[in-house]
Amino acid sequence: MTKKTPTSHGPTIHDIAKAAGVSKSTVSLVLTRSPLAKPSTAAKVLEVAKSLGYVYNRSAANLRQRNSNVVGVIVNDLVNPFFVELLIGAERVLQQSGYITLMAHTAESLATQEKVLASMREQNAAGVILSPAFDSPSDLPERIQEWGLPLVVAVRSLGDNSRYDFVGSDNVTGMRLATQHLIAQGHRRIAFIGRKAGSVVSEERRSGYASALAEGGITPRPEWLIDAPVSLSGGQTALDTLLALPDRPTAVVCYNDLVAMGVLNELGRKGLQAGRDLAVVGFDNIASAAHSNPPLTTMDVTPERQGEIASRVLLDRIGRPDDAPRRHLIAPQLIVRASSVGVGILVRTG
Amino acid sequence: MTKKTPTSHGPTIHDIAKAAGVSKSTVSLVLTRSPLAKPSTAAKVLEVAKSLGYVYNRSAANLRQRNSNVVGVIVNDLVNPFFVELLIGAERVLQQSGYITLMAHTAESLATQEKVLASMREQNAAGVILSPAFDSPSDLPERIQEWGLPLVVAVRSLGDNSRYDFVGSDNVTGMRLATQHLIAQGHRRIAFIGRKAGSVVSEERRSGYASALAEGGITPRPEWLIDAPVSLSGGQTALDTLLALPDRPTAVVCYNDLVAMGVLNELGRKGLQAGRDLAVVGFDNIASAAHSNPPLTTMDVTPERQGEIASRVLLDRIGRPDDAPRRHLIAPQLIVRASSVGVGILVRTG
DNA sequence: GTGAAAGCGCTAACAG
DNA sequence: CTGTTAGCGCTTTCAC
Repeated sequence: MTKKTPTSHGPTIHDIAKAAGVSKSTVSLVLTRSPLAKPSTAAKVLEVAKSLGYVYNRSAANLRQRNSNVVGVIVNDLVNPFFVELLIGAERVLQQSGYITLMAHTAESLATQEKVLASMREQNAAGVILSPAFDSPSDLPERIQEWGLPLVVAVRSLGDNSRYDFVGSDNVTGMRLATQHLIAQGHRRIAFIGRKAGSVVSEERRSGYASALAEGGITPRPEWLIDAPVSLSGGQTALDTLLALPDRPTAVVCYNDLVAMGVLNELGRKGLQAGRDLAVVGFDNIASAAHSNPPLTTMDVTPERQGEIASRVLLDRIGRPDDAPRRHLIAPQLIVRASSVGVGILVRTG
Repeated sequence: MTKKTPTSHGPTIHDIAKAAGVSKSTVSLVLTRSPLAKPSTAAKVLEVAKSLGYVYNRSAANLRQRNSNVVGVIVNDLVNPFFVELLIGAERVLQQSGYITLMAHTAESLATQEKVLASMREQNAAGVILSPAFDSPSDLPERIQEWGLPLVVAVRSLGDNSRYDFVGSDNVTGMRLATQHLIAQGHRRIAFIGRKAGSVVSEERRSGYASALAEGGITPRPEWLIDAPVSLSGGQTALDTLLALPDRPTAVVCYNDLVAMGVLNELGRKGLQAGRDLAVVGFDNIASAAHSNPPLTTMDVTPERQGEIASRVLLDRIGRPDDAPRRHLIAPQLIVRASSVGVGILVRTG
């Protein structure tokens, strides 16, 4: 294995200074691209640095400057492509801005969430984007802010949401539009599959569903609310419940695309067809929603863009810590695909 | 916004030492859980630290110790769940071992790959797990090793693969088994959908396919090799090509599950049924393969476990830099689901 | 523009 | 077991 002898520690600015015949400070100025350095010396220093195989030591710089160029991105569920897309968007912007991403996955565990937050604090992260785990305490954002750690909360809001930066979807409106779409197609018996309790997002989406029914003059029946884990298999089993209902619903809105795709798959397995036998609508517009069978009607909330926005908001917050908190709600757009309209009436395959 | 005055920098071990009536070094020993500290003093120091709201400064420690507790995980394609699962596995193990994950996504761009590698080097990462972007130079592993940066290459091997640690799948054997499964089902016209050129992994999988055909006494026809991007939509369009073939194949092995699921979806859209009209086999066994419609027969290569193994190998490498390089090839397991067997003959829904 | 000197917060010898 | 001392590699006044 070719490898430098581990005892030889690379050159430092001190070595460069000697070799280039200038002082340490000058080298530092050049390296940080300060305008205080004369172009000619800068060129020389850079050349010497390169020839010596110099590697900038960011830990030392960070220690001295009392800051760092890493930002934490903490997500609660990487199994859901929504969060992966958000992560991709966030990471891209951060990378372009010269930051590097400390990624952590809590898998909805509060304990790991605490651990990774503490870790990012010790690491002296420049800031954190947090998509909180289920049942996160409502004072979590304030606690993090008290640490002096710039914070953007994403996806799920927590407690008094006027006191921290937030980026998420307008879930109420989104689910109202989704439900209205089904009503407009003539459906009167519309079920909702999602988590019954717990998450704010669930509450919001269910309330959007409820208000659309009300506006459409439809009296909701309690059995239309089908409780299920928000996953592929959750959607699959929920469909059985739905199909067994007396006065079977003709349409269903799902908490998210994952659930909806579970429903789609299970329909297929039963020889039924989404669109014809049951209208199905999802939420999120994850990439694979356009490629399901049939393609899934859903509410587009541009997950990747949410990640980008979260990063931008965080960078602003880092730059101006005392600005008023901002709230960035994505307005969901209805994307009609075949899963919610009669076969052959396919409106858009996006 | 509640927030500490930004000018007040938290307490240091010096403050703790004063408050606890001991020396800085003692505090340091306690904080690093050294056995050299007397339990009674340790308890006291810890208590003082807590009451002062002390936060350990890892950058300072890292600088002094010339090491760090971050390890880089660089993946080339987060859109493919395979890599997400690998990332999840890697991150979990690293987190448990007290490391924190610097995540980077290259999206197959060599330029960003270079940038993030340089960044991790400046960051003084303890090590790196790299799933290389397409067309990475074959001397990349050596270059990284020359930096003195512990490295594990994952998924795609590069150049002389006996000179660095590698974790990946036995693609040749895997694809041979997949193809043999189809032959055993009585198929004689079996297509392969995948990338024609470029990646090592493609080559390996195609060669496994070819040798299974040979062993089965089947003369391969060139038109059975269908070139396609390895994505859902790649699979979708490839199916059209396949169906248009004279003497249409009765079965197809796909480069990976993503491609296979594209095929499945497109079949459904055409009113055809996987298993009955065309036997379909994937590769990877991503989580959603069990939930597709119909469930997908595939070769399980335990992506999450590959991530875990990669982390373990890296931790070993960090601990013993001069051990001989290790090569960890996962033996793919055939998982038979409905997509490859006549309807009703479903063997296992796993 | 450039140099000298003083730390950032921590750890690692080495004495005691 | 605990204290003293000397840096890790960099940035940043402040003189010149």
